[in-house]
Amino acid sequence: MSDNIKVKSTHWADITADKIIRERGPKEHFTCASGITPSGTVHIGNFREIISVELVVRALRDKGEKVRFIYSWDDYDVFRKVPKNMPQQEMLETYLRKPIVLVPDVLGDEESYAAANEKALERLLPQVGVFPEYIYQAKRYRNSEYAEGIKMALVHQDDIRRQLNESRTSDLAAEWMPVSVFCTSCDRDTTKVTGWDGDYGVSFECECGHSETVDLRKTSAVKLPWRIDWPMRWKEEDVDFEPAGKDHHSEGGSFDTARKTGKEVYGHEPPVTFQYDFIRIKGRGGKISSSTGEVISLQDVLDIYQPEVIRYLFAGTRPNTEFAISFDLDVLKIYEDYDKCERTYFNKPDSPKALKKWEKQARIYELSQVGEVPSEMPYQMQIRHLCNLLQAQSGDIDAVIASIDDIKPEQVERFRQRCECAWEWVREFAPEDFRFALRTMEDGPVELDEKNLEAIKRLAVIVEEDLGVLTEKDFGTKVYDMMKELGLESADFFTAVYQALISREKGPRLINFLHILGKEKVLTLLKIY
RNA sequence: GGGCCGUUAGCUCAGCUGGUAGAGCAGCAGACUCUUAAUCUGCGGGUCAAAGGUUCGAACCCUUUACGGCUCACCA
Repeated sequence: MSDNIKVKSTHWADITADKIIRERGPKEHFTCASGITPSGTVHIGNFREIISVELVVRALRDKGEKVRFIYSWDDYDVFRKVPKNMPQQEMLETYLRKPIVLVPDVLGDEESYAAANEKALERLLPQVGVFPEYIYQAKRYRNSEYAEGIKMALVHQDDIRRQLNESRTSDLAAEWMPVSVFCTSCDRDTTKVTGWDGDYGVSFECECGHSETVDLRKTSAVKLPWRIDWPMRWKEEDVDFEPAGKDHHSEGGSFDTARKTGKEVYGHEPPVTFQYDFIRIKGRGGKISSSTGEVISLQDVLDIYQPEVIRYLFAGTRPNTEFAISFDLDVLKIYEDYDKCERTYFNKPDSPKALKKWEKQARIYELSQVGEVPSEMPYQMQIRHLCNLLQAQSGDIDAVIASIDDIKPEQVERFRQRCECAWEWVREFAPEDFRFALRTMEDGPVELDEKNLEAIKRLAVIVEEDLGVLTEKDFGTKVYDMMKELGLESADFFTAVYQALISREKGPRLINFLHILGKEKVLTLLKIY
């Protein structure tokens, strides 16, 4: 955080942090929570919650507060549907109604299906600067760590039934109990609770024929349904802040009933919260839902966006606003926006009016950084130019970096990351017009009419003598003069050159393009004429 | 049916704790012997959905209305 303490930040993360301190403080430390059910590949929509909490955590810490950032893996939830993007569908189906922690991993050799989805995300989060403390709910439940919380729900079952009924169309049955049971024989939740002894004993019978009375302090079978589980854990961890998607935030939605249950049953004031909106995907097939079809994961986004730029997208957009993560040409614009924000940060204005704008941008920039804010501005190169450079070098990133003479050693790592993203984007998502590949010697010469053939030959001479010697502008003039001398139309001539170099009718702006390629590469291809 | 969000330039949006309406793109004009969604310079462009209220002052706060979207009332 910069030293402008006198100015109050208007960034949403700072405003939320202020609210948390105001409503929950002062405290020795604040607890900020996030979490999901790893019932399939964790997608970029789920990531919005994690990163939103992280940004608030950072804002709190910047204000000097101590923060515990917990991430709950709800891996004791039921395996309800087989996601379409998973292999071995039939085998997975045999595990329906069991807790996902018992479903085998079909993608690798992790301990379970749940663990596979969990690890896939946990491995990536450090790259984007997110370091929560993970809590595995299956472990908690199976160790009977929530015995008291579950008992509390049973003791207050009439209150809970009333709370839930307030927002239900049809009332819960009189014999309904606020617990669900995984059968100790078949592991499925196809059970019915048949009794409670007023203490720790819960009886159930299962569709498989098994029936039993278990002790909450010893069993791994009993868990709380979501709407009760949530407030129980607020109490357990003393949660001060937890956002949720809009599906939870309607009246009668789970936050609404959890708020009542938390207050009346568990004696915990509901945490500060906000609603975050969904994110869309643009320029790429696939839905965002984890239960249907193709899924866009954090890894997919990291493939084309640098970590800072991903954080920038989320930090720069208010959480309750829907926005799209683009894979199409917008990618270029996003990078340009980020670079502009970066230049702004390192170029603080003097006038008070400009300063106000600067502060907003600067705060977004700070929050976008994975670690510390760089002390010096990172090396910038227009993303379009970089895409051309990469293609000219056929994706050889080392060659691209070597060709830049004004980059400092400490700037290389970040720039290399950008190269990797840009190259991935060019190959996978750039429009056809944008892409090119140099011809090789093996391709041989292309057919040209007499005039163009002559022009190519003379271009080779000019390149030999002057490329890299004259300025780009003077070099260009010389090329154009030659073209005019031969009485060639520019469109015609350009086409011939592009044909000779990249087998296409069009390409990057020619003069600049020749400079990017360099004398050696150009001559190799022109000298065969 | 309830709740939440939105409605600002031709388009996409920013403007957020009330203080003279902004950006990008598109458009128009000019420049670059030039070609990617070319680039650079300049210009025009808005009753801030509507009506009322609070205020010295409202795009912003309050009330009502219209239109659009999402969501809950199964499960998580």
